[in-house]
Amino acid sequence: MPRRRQAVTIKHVAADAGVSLQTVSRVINDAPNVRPEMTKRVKASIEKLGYIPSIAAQRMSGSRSYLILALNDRARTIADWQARRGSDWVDQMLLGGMLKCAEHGYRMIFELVDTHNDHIERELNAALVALQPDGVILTPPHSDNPLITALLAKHKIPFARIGSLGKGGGIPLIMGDEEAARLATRHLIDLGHTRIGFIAGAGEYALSGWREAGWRAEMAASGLGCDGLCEQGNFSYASGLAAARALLDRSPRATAIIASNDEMAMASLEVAGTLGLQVPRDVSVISFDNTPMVALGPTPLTAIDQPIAATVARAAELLIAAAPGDAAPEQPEIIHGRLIERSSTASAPGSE
Amino acid sequence: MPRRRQAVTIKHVAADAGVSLQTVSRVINDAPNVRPEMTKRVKASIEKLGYIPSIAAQRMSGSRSYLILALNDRARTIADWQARRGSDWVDQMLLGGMLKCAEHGYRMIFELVDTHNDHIERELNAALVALQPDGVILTPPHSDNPLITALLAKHKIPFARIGSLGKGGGIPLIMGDEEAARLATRHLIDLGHTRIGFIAGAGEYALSGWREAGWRAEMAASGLGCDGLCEQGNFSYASGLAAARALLDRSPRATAIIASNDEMAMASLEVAGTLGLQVPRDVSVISFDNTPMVALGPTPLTAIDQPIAATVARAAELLIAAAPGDAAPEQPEIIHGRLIERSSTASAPGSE
DNA sequence: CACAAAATTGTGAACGTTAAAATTGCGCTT
DNA sequence: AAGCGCAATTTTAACGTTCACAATTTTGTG
Repeated sequence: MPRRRQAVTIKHVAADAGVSLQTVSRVINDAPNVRPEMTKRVKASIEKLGYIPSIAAQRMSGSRSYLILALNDRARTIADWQARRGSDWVDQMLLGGMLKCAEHGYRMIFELVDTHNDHIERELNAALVALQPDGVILTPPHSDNPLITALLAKHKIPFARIGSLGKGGGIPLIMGDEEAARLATRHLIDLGHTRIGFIAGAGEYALSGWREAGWRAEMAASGLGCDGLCEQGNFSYASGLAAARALLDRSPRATAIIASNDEMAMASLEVAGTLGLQVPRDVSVISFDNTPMVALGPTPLTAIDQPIAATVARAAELLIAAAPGDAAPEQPEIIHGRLIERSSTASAPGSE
Repeated sequence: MPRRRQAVTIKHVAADAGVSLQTVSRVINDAPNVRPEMTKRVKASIEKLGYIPSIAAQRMSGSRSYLILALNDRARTIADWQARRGSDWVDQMLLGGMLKCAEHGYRMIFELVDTHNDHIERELNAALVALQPDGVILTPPHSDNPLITALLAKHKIPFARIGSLGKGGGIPLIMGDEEAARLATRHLIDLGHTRIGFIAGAGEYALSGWREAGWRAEMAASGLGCDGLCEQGNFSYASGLAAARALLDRSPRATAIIASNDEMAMASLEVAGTLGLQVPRDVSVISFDNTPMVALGPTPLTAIDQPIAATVARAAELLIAAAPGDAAPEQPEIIHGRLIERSSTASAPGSE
């Protein structure tokens, strides 16, 4: 196999501009102590020749690889896909991260890593050594995996942990679940609702607790009780059916439901239909996550956006700015979700 | 910024095994002329030290970068995402491509490229020079973009063109749309349907034509007529409503509908509902693409799968095997989609 | 104006790997 | 037993960039 050469290298630029390689390198890297005139001349040559540095060579020689590695759980991605769950988690990660990386001349590499087998350490280690990324973005459930964080710490590679609180090193970022739940609750209270039901998510996910806590806090802040208004679900459609039925069959029944994810919200819609209740005239529904499914169908759902793209973008930004030795922040940075109003919420029946 | 060193290099392995660097390199690359005993010894050292080659160094020195670049249209990805269209195109590409690449020790890098501005050539060129991928996977609408194919040819990088016929260089792969349409039509005919309506897709997409041709061919093969059974749509929900209404308002009305994509199929479901027709008792519906939305809701749709994952996987496989100078195949390889039966199809009313 | 300090530019080595060329060792023929 | 051919292995030279440091030029100061 013949050796493959690069068409235009730093050498050509240096020759064209009549300077040394190092000076060109300085210009490329915005290093200090280069006269403006020289900078201009070199940049002109770069432009003229269409020079683009080889990231392989940059990595070989220097300290940076200009790569950010984003990890996602393979098992979950495959499960979502096969179950046709309609999550746009991956799309959002890609868009948010890539555009931000591109802004800074970096590239984001997306990798699916298995959580559920012993190969995890081996696999990730292979990726780290082979690619030598300048930063790694972790998403749940990897964010809290001590094997992974320890490995990254060992390699001294800065990393961001999305959806996870402080401890564990790296830069923590969370998507303000509690606050978002308060936002949803507040919205319903402002519409005159007082019996606002809540369908909780599976207990093994930290965000289930955060969302429920937000609902309770806002209810309490308005002097409203939560008794008999909280049903346990597990994020599945079936669990949503049971929970919604419990909330709507009761007397007096809830006039609004906040579901901890979109599937359970869709299930609530179906239950309302079978009970002869109209949404939003008789019952309002708000869901969490705002995956694509919620906007389809005859009653598009009002939902709390999960700002994945924004969070990944912010993570990339922080990693690009971070130096390998930097100390991790104590407090997680909160990325705020928005309430997106569609057709499933209206004033409480009887109010106004 | 300090120079970052690799923990275990080929040097350490060579020392440990008591051979030269080059011999280790040969073992890594499965090169010929290495004694089995030597291979075994070197492999043991690699295992023992946990050595993993740096792809940056491999690219620097050798001819391969072990990277496959997959391009997707940024505009479309963003549009799909913002419109919450629920396409899992990206997930499928990632899964199909990455797993296959991983099998061969390659890595897939996913890149979003803009079609709609002048930067396209510049952007892609930057990616090609910076990353030096061993192969590129193009998806529509890039597959037929002469700017892109010319650039790839100039760089002598093998590429695969998905969803596109022969001309244009590179390896063409298509997802048997015509054949899939015949499959769907045949399925309905086997269920006793004779008045099978078809909702065509937007004319500017080649696959719209292929799908319609498949329906017409299979109808003709069974001696069934198509008159008054084909309505023009444009892939939007609204166009689906109009087309379905035309097919179902007519007398005698169609007893089955094949829609050229999922959105128009969902619209057909809604039209059936408003006309008081039950699916599948009174009308059967089959859709194309099998995006996540079709499995949700009270009537999960029977659909033709678009085998994106399989196609991308196959493309990756072919590119990894291809040498930079290889001639492009004349005929596109066809990846077959499957018919996935759900609840929207049943025997024709009155039959059996 | 001489001299130190600072700013700017250049030089050589190194990064980790593979291609290409050179060397060694072995079996086989004559 | 000398010589040939081939397989196996080693040696040398890149690949394109940045780092560390040396050399040079400019600026500032008494």
